[in-house]
Amino acid sequence: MELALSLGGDTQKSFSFLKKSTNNSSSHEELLTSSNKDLRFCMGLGKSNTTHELDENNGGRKILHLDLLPLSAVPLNQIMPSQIPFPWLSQNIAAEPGLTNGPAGKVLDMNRRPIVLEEEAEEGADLSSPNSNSGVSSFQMEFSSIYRNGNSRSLIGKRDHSEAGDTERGVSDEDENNGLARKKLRLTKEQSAFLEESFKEHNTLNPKQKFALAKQLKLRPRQVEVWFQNRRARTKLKQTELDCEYLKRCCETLTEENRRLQKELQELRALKSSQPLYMQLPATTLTMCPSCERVATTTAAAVPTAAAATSATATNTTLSLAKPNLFPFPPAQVHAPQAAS
DNA sequence: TGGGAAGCCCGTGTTACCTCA
DNA sequence: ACTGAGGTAACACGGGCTTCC
Repeated sequence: MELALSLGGDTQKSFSFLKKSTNNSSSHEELLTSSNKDLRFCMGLGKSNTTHELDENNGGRKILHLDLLPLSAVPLNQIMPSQIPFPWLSQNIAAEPGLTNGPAGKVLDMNRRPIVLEEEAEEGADLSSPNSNSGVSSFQMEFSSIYRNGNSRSLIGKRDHSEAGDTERGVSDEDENNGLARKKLRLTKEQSAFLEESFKEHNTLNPKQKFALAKQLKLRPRQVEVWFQNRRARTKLKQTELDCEYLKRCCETLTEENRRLQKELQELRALKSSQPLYMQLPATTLTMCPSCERVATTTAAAVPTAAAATSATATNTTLSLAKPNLFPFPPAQVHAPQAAS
């Protein structure tokens, strides 16, 4: 099992050996850094003398320890390059944990999960009531429920699916929340900004990153997960739109080029039929760059007959239209083709 | 060692809620 | 006050991958 340190102080040095996670499914033993360069929040798994014990004896699994380096302990201007203040980071904990003020002035409790609390109540766990301002974050609640079970991996998953409201896998929040319809919770600007920052650094999350972000933003891990899923979908949609626009422009360019070449071909044929054989020009390769509209002319070997000249021209037309490298590159990268040697 | 089961995550499509003009 | 459009959080479902037995 991978061991690591969770250190305060010089986190840059302490975690410099860490690498961004690339494998989500096997990342339980990886360490989280929200950024490779500026470690804003660090969570480690390893043998330390703090924290939560996930598992001791299930299937030979080793003990997992989580070390959380609270963001509130780090100066805000070191947390966000943009130095956006995040009130909940340091204030909410002391003031009103779990409560975030939405842009519309609503006070939204993004963090309360009746399912967890009900579970805790059922099992007599010593946790806060849903309405108290005890400072018990959902993160803690999540793990508190996880730690009770031996298999951390499966439990995390079950928790997620339960939160997803998947009727095949679990019971939704709403089902457990007095049957109320799902309430759409608007993320605050600060939360969205922070998620955006995280998304810029890595557009997928491993479980630790998800939990860490959730704790930072005082959201449920499921909310973070959903946000990233939706964000990826939005990115892809936007990229698709851009690609569509580009292909549209390519199509228009090619259509125009085709039109011009057809016209050119007609003119050459007319020229050929109207001129005596000895005046006919040698076959000429004309190629036009669709971006700069420049025509490159290359004179091929002299063609003795009109038929050969027509053939050569037609062939060239075909070649020009077929430009295989036109689509893969943006128009700015399309260069005038090399003249045939 | 191969195969099935279970769990997890992701992509995609959809729904429902919210905001705003 | 009402309404339709747009944005988006949340959900549903299926598939791929990994791990375990």
